[in-house]
Amino acid sequence: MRYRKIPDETVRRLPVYLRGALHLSQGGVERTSSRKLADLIGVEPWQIRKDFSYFGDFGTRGVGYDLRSLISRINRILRLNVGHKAALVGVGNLGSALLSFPGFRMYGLEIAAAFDVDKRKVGRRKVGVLVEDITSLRYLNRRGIHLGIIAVPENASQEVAEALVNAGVKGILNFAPRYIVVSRGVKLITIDIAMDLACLPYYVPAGRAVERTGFLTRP
Amino acid sequence: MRYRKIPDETVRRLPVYLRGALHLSQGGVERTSSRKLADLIGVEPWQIRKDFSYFGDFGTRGVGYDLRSLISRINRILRLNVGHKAALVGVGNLGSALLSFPGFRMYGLEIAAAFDVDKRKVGRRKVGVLVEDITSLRYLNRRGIHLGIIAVPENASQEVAEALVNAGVKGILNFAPRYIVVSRGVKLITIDIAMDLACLPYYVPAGRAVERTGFLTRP
DNA sequence: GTTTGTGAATAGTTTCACAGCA
DNA sequence: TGCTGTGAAACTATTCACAAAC
Repeated sequence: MRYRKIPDETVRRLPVYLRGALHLSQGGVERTSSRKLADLIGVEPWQIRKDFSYFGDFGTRGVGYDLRSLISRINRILRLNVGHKAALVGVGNLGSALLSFPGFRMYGLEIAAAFDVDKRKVGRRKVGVLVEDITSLRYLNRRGIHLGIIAVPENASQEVAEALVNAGVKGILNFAPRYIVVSRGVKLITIDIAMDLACLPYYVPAGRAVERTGFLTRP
Repeated sequence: MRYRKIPDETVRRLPVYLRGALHLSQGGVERTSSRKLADLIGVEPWQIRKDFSYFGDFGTRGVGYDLRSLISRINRILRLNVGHKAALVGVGNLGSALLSFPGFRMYGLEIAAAFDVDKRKVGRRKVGVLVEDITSLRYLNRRGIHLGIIAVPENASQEVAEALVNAGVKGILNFAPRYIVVSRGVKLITIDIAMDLACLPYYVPAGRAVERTGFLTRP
């Protein structure tokens, strides 16, 4: 089933598969099956097989998946086989947390530049990265930077997005809780932390009723 | 179209509609239409009307939506009409950023307790919240806390999730990049920051070739 | 005229069941 | 036998088009 439109949901799951595969591989395992990988990451085996099938044959029937080739394959699909540099805009609380966030490295991602409007921050280093003045946010692609991360207050986010696009950025991860318009050809993904937390009460049984099986130790 | 299963995607969008409505309302506007709200938040008008239709009649034909009643309606659906307190576990870089994150308040959400294993942090205040020892994470529901936020390293995340559930938490927002098992009746939402960033290069045209609309043909 | 609310049509995603290969 | 790869079926979500209400 090659050469069909790849579902977005499939693309979203690939990094999860990759992390699972890396985890197994670092534990010394050389081969896995859709069942084992699925149990590890919390999906169903046929989901994994179906997702892989959009890109061709990944494994060997009766045997499973060779982890080295699986990892290399997913890395290539996601274009993570070459490292990527990102520019962070906004070195406040969230931005600083992102600078020291350990999770990017496994995907070959690195925050290689940081920008802020606050003159007191500019010129200093944060987690080894020099904080530059936001007005010098230009020509990022000449510096090999194609990704941007927006961690500024929402009222500045559209402006920052435009500056990033003008500087040559082609993909943006946005943490500002606001609708942002970018030109076609630029991919924007928004993470809205408060929105996700705001969904939780909907799913939570009301009041003090209904406790259920599980880890609960009743007082 | 009342009384049908509400799509998860609809629930996910409600906080976005709520934010848009609050934004307009705070700007002094009293009434809006699906078109205006849609333009503000970046969706299509029929999406909004369809989503609302799962919960009954929200507006007046030919007129639009009264913002006060719209806000109150969505707040009630999401159970945000009463405030919710959350317990934060892990007061590292990310946890500290969440403590000073301004976006929760508009949804009536508040981080009311914070826990960490690090003895040097315990007893101190961060953004007005006392950091408690993680071993005292108990009986949160007696303190009126029903939500938990996990901001600890991934290897501790499952353990922390179980502690939160044992303490009576019914909804968890998890930032640890790992599959976590919780008992039925507990809602878990995971935000995987690195995973989202890792998706971006896939959508970014490769190398220095081909700008413009062209999403490349698959290799 | 305007704008909502919604069945019906379309599109997208997940799940199944099993053929095909080691 | 064991496990993958994949059409087909089932399910879920989005988009359309228009009647109904103001």
